[in-house]
Amino acid sequence: MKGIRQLADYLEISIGTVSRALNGKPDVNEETRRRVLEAAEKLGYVANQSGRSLRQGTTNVIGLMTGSDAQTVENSDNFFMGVTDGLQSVFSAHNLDLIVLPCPGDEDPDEYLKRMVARRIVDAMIISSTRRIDKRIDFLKQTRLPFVTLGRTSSSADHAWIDLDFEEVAYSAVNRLAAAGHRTIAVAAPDSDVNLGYVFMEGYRRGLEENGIVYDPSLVIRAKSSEQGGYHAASEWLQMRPRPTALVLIYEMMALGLYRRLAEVGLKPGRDLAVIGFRDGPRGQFLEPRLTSFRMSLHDLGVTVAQTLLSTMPAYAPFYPDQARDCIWPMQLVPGESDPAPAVAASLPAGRQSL
Amino acid sequence: MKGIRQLADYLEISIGTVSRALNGKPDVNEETRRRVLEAAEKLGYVANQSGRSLRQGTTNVIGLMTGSDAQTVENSDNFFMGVTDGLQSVFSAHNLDLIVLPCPGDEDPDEYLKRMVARRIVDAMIISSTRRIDKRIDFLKQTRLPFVTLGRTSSSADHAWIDLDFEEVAYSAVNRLAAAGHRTIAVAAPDSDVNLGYVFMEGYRRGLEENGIVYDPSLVIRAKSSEQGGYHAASEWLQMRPRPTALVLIYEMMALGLYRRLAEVGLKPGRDLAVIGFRDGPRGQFLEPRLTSFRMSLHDLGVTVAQTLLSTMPAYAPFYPDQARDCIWPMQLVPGESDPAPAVAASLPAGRQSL
DNA sequence: CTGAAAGCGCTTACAG
DNA sequence: CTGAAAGCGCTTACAG
Repeated sequence: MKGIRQLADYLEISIGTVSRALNGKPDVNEETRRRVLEAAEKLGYVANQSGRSLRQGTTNVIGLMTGSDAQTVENSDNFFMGVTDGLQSVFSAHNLDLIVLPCPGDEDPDEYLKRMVARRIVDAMIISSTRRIDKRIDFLKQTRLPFVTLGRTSSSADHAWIDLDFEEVAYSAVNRLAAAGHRTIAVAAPDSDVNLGYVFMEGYRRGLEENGIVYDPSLVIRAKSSEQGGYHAASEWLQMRPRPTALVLIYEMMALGLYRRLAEVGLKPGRDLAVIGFRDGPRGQFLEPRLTSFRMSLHDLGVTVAQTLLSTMPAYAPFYPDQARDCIWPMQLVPGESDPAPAVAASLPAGRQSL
Repeated sequence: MKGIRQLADYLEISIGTVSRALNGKPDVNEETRRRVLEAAEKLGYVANQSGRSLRQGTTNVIGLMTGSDAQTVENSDNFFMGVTDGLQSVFSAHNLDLIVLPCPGDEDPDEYLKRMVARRIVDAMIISSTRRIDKRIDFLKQTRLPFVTLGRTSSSADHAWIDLDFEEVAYSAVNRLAAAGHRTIAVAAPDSDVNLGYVFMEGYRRGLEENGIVYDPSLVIRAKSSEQGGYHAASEWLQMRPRPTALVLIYEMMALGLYRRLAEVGLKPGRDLAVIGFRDGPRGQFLEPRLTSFRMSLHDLGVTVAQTLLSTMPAYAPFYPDQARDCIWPMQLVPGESDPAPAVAASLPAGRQSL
């Protein structure tokens, strides 16, 4: 089966009618439509997307651009794969296909995005790993390609976005630790300029403030959002005097490295240090002690991202009349075993830092 | 900037010349070419892919289809993200773009593939998570779309493929454990019909055989390739009488659940049970005890997959004249702390199974 | 309800 | 070396 021409010849009708029948246009005889659909199915005909796109000016494809930095590649921890399913459940209802556009590690994300947009292979874009000031935003606005960002920016007032509630997570983590009696609460935050780092720190500071704890910059550990970063953060913590009794992590996988580092010096998370991670997931759940973290549905997040995006596209907006243009995605605390009261930690001797 | 027409008008030359200049065709005045490239850069012109594709019959896009099953989504553990970079480093040299096609969880992979292929959005496909008998292979051969599989099938004789050396990994894991004195060696294998499960089991049995150990089907634990599956496998192991002193895992993330389950009953991997995982990665490295596993470069794997694929495409084959059509990807043992001799494990009392 | 025809944005023989 | 023209596979006003 080559194209619509062959199908039309086979049916002995014109290609126009075939096209109308296939695309569910009105004013097609029901019997004709049935024959066309049947023949298309039988001969395995599916419209060539290039032909459609060229004529219609739309590709019916939505792009999800994922980060290129080693950080994202190594540690996105299937975050995107989980979101993907939610996205597709919405898109497929409109016959839109989702493709993932992975920016190569050695290519500038701004350039990559430009190239993808210019080639017109997608009708709209979802971009993630937003930085505080993200050039991609201005570029997308200028090209008038519909888009939504997974993550805020400093200029979020004028575009559609969804972001996890980093602020609230940090805030309630600190709050919970303070309520349990912790007074020296460290935080492991990103060493890059991703926007979420700033938001997270705001929540951390608000938490401290509300509990009458003075913010101490020396308790902010800058680390990679990875297992290695967690290992590093633990090493930093071991050097601190006095050692904070609690530590809030921006990324749950850091816990793995942290747990290991503590074990190496005979210390145990949940006993010698209270730890709260970020996203609840299989990794944290099976740690011993189980990591206290925050739950969310990746699928539902994907659904909302998709709906938000579609609501900005004229052709689909009518389906989502009440969709908000932005959304802070809530997360629910899931108590684990890693953040008890500071009793034990505080009573530890300080003399083991040489380990 | 709309299209080639505008660019040509701006330069006051014909669109044919613009196209030839842009595409590096010979027989273009160098001065003209320079002017065209300069103007394109200045005005941000990039050819509309639909126009090109329709005319040329190629899209310059390679698709990587990733699995849809919950297993793959939750646990691919960034395997694909790592491979992606290697793929792109090869493709970009030919101006090919890689897109990831994530099959939705609720769609049949065979149907999804058919749809993507029929729409002609890619020139070639990389498919993964191959099953023993995989309908996608026959389909792709029939459509004559170039493809390579990441994973073997039972019909691998007649298509290009690359696969990790599951056989050798299982074999050398068993060999190493036997050399350390283990005689009852259990294995955690997939409960699905992915092809790698069969290959892995072959290596396991060969390892036993060469060490004069009789294969005992009751030591084969069927489990999901996930943290949860590892937790489950550990529970199964706890029930066994006598308990095997060693366990080989098909997937390294299972170790997390396994470690947790053992900890819950006061047992410790590397002391009460020797464990060897699969792929060496940040997850396993930071476990305590560090997981003995096998190292490989995801990037290099991606490079080889890309080269193998291109060597099957007439337009690119000349660049890769000596490329093999298939390849078993080697992995190197990285000793960890999780698989000591059986001394301690064997001497344990058998009476704790009620835990 | 259907057919004939235009045209989306390109690339590429073909003439000159 | 360049231009004019055909045509890739579709969809969609327009006629009838």
